[in-house]
Amino acid sequence: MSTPALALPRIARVTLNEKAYEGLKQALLAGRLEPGSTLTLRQLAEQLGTSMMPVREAITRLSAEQALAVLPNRGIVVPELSDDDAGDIWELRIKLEGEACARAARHADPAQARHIGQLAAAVESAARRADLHGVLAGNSDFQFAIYELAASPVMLQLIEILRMRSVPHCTAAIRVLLAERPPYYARSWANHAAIVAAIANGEPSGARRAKQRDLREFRAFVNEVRRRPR
Amino acid sequence: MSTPALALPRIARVTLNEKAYEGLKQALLAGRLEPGSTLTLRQLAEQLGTSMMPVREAITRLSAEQALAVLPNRGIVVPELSDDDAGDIWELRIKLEGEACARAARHADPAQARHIGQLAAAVESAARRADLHGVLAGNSDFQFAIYELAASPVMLQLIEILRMRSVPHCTAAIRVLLAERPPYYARSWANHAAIVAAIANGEPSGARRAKQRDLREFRAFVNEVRRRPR
DNA sequence: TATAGTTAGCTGTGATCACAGATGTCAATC
DNA sequence: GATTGACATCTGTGATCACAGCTAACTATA
Repeated sequence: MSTPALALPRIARVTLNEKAYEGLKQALLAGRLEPGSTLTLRQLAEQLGTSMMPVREAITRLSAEQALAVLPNRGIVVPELSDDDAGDIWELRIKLEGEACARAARHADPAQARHIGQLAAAVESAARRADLHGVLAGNSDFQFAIYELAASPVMLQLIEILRMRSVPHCTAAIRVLLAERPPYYARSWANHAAIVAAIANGEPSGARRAKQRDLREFRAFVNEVRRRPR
Repeated sequence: MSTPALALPRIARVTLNEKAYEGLKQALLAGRLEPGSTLTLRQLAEQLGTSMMPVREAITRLSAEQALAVLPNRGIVVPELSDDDAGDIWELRIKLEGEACARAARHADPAQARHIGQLAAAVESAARRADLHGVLAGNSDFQFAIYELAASPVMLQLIEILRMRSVPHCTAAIRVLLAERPPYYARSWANHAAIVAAIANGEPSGARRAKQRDLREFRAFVNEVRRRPR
């Protein structure tokens, strides 16, 4: 034992395919990709300044998670959800994200709760500016900040998988939300406030209820928009 | 409209990397790989009779799902679970697999219920022969037959992800189970029977309770074995 | 004999190339 | 003028190669 335990920071070995994966995942979670959008490996490789190799591994992963679909010899597409799959995913989101909010309420300290509140306020302010991109990104930040507090990496992973499929399914509805400000527009902020309050007060079941109410109402709104004739 | 809608069966395009992935996934779910086992890309490629290419994409996917871990320049290993991660995964398994059993009880018809019962009997008979491999494979068949009945592809996907990490963590305990036949040995078959009965009688909440009891008791047994000095 | 330094042999990662399959354009045909 | 067929082009897939990093065995040193 000659070395005095320098405790050097572990060198993170980040491969290019991980970077590519992370970039595409964030794009999906933030709603920057809409169902039907098409991509190609060569395109993405050029954008990232790499060869096709890392990109295709990222795409393989995402298509395994069904966040993207590979059309043989025809490119990559952000998939549309069937009604069955959409319903299935909503049910699981309600279950898991509700649970995550409950755990967050159990673990959050006052500083963390305050931070969550600020993120919620940021979403609302982006909405007032009708800034679609800002709302989507802010929402993602707000929600995942809560799920981080749940201190369950495995649950976080599952929620990410569900949301990568769910978020693109919802962006069209959010666009309508910002343009038309229908009844759900106000309810949404009320639900966010209830979640923030329950977390601040350490009320797990209240947080779960508020989150689940928010998701159910949002689902209803998304379905309503989707049923409209184009 | 000249073609009379032949409704030709869709040609399933199965790529080599999918086959490699599927093979490794089944090996993990059936408990044929134990924590600490090491693999290499070139080894696997030779076994499969392909180049490294399809194998590495399969490994990339599995390491993304944390079912395998890639040690840079040192091969691939079936990871050990930390206590935190193991606890995390158990909680989610209890939640999701319980829910899946409830849904199976809601949907199963008598023929399907009978089939589930046969699979449970097969596990028990393999156990009487102390056939580790048979128990592991049979158990996997039994459980996934139930989860198929839940008719929720998304839930099935999440359960697979959790089990790929959880099963290797448990094989050592199952080996002890077959060798020593401790108290849990009998309880286990009673729990299986309760699950089968609840599904046959269409009792969702009974099926959930029985499954969750089984998982909790199994977790306790696994932890007990792990705490033993080697 | 014990230890430090070197080297040879592995590993996964990334780049490049060859190829089969799908698509859409465009000309030849009825 | 509508329909069919061929062809050029673009796609993901798989193979092969080059490379840097880590190990472990080996050798030279004290």
